[in-house]
Amino acid sequence: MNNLLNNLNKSQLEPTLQTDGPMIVIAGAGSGKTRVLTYKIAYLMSKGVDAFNILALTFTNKAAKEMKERISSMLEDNESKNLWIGTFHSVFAKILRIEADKLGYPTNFTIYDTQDSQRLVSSIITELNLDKEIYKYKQIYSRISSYKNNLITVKAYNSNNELIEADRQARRPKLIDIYTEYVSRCFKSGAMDFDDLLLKTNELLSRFPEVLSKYQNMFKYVLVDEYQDTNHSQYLIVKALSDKFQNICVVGDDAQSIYGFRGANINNILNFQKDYDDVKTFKLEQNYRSTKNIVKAANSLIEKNQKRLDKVVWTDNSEGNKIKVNRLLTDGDEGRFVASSIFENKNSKQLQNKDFAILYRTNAQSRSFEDSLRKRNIPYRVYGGLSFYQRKEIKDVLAYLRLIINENDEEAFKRVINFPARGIGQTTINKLLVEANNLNISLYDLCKRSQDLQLNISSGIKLKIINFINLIESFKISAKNKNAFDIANDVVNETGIIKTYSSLTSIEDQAKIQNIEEMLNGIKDFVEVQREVPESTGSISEFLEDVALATDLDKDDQDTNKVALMTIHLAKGLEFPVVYIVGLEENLFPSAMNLNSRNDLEEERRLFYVALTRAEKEAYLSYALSRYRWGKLTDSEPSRFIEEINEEYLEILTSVNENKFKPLIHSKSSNEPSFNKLRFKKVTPKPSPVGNFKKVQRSPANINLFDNKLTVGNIVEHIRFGKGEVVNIEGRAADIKAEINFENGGVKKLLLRFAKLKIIA
DNA sequence: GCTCTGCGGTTTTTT
DNA sequence: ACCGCAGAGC
Repeated sequence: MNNLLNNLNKSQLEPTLQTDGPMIVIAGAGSGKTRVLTYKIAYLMSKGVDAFNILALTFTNKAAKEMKERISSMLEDNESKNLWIGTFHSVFAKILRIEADKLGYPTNFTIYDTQDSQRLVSSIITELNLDKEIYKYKQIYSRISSYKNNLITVKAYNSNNELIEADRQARRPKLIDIYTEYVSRCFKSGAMDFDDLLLKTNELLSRFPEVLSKYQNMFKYVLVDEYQDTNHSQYLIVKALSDKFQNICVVGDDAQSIYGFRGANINNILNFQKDYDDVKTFKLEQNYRSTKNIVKAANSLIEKNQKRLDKVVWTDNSEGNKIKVNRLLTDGDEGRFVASSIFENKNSKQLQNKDFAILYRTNAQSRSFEDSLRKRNIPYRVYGGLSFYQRKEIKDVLAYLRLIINENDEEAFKRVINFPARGIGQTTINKLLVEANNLNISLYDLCKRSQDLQLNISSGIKLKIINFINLIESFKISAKNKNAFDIANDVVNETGIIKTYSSLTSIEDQAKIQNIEEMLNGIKDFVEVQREVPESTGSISEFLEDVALATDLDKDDQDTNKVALMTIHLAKGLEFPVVYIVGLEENLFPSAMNLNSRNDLEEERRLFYVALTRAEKEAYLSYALSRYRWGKLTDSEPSRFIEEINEEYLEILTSVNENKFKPLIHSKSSNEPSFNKLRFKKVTPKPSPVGNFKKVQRSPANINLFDNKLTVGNIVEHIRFGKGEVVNIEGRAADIKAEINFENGGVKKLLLRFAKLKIIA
């Protein structure tokens, strides 16, 4: 261990060795804060602290996993597997399962994702006959979420006249009715939403002193990463758990607080010193990640924020190149510029695909980069967006699994009662809903007893309902001695899901079958992996828990050498040699939603700071003068953030009239008019002359695919359909489709991602 | 009850 | 530009 500690610099070593008492580490970007946390935990363990007594809360599952692996490689024993490391949500979900009965929940409670929650809210608004224009389900859901994150329960709301009055003023007096019904329906369904995982933990710890005491004694050491992004609910949990021993170590960077929109409270970190007695404060200010130029540029930007802790980030790294700023005509040009720059950099600097990241403000921006990267045969991976587990066909299968585990799960029930179609329509479901509410039982219970009950439903439909219940019941019985994979396999086959999609011919339906198969493979892997884990059975419930709290970042890709495309939020904590920050335009970044208050704007600025500080060697900024938004070409102004960086760290690459998608790295910029002059020169964004943009490349015949260099005219062979000629290629990204005229099957459209085609000629 | 079509919201970020 | 949903017609 002592040898290992030599790997730390002086300011990293101090907080690492400070084991006891409350402490805060203010850590600048790239200053090695994860390193400190990791070494600190290893150090504690080497001093004899039991792994079971250490709780470390991270921001992502991936960070937790990596930390655990690093600790286990540092220590010789295998104790680290007993550490409590994970995200707030996953750690407390685990604890809540253990203590569920105390709160009246089943151990197998379901975790509702955002979609489940929003559907329930929407359904309640309809049931209560409220005006959908006034009560917009997404808005209502986000209000409920923010109440929960601030521990405003239904009861607390009702005794708070200010809140009641505020919602009355906002002409939404019935909000509390929705909230009340929502909470009660979740409870009846044996379901917790994301916010409940924190709220119910608070309830558990405050209502049951013996439980609080148990976990206080268990978690003698509490460490929290990314403390700047904790919300009130999380803050209270940390405070309660660490109250007895006061061995609390929080690490974070106020300059990187970017989750205000989901209730993160930057004051948690700003006020930490006031919350505990004798707080030891440490600062990590030396950046090991980026060049001097990038660090200084980022500093010059973040200085514009008023709300900051006193800290100066510096680096010993080389000076590095200036940050390149590029102006393009359209978003399409921006895509082409980035792709050609990556292509150029790969050649000239011996870099690999994985050394590059393209960071944007909104998920919708990924498209132009996907298009241009694909044209240049540069492999990439898009993170975030609609994740695999949110796709309809996947959620439907998961809903069956959820129902098998927890029959009261209302949202799961409603998803599959009539999928695949079995003649139980909305009218019937509405009747069931009303009746279930009257009798105060779950939909499933009601259906189970439907033969004995006086329901206004025809006997034919009653029979269909009973058949459905019997189907689920039979799954429940076989689930007792089958693993997650076998059950899931039974579900997709015996419910008729596969049959339903197979009988449909569209590309989309083909893709759905493939997705379901991909999920089955995923479950198989999961079962295999769990086999190695002690105390794990590879059951459906374990799988569902894994899925509910997994994010796109968590699943690893075997082929990792790809350019990364993601939002800046997702990029937090990551680093790349070359970073492209794109779409730097007013109303996009900063987002139009956040221009109205100083606070919001400061959060946008921190977001930009996070983006910049991801870069190790090179950073590129770009913006387009016009881009497609809402399907229409709209003009845009360069982002104020570009100007806020001290000019001496920037290199303005091009003016509008230059060639925009040839490599720009070597273009002379010294004679360019200064950026500020450019900014206010209003240039009419005329659509790019079509001829210049090599329309040729767009022609299907020339599209190259990553693996499959397939072009129109190729003769291919397909396992099922036999030989055929490619007559057209269309689509983008993962959805590239080929239209193929098969000798004995006619013309079919196939998704190349899945269709295993052999090129014969 | 099912299927098709047209309309409306979407694009701020996520556990 | 795209997706999901509501309403109309079958």
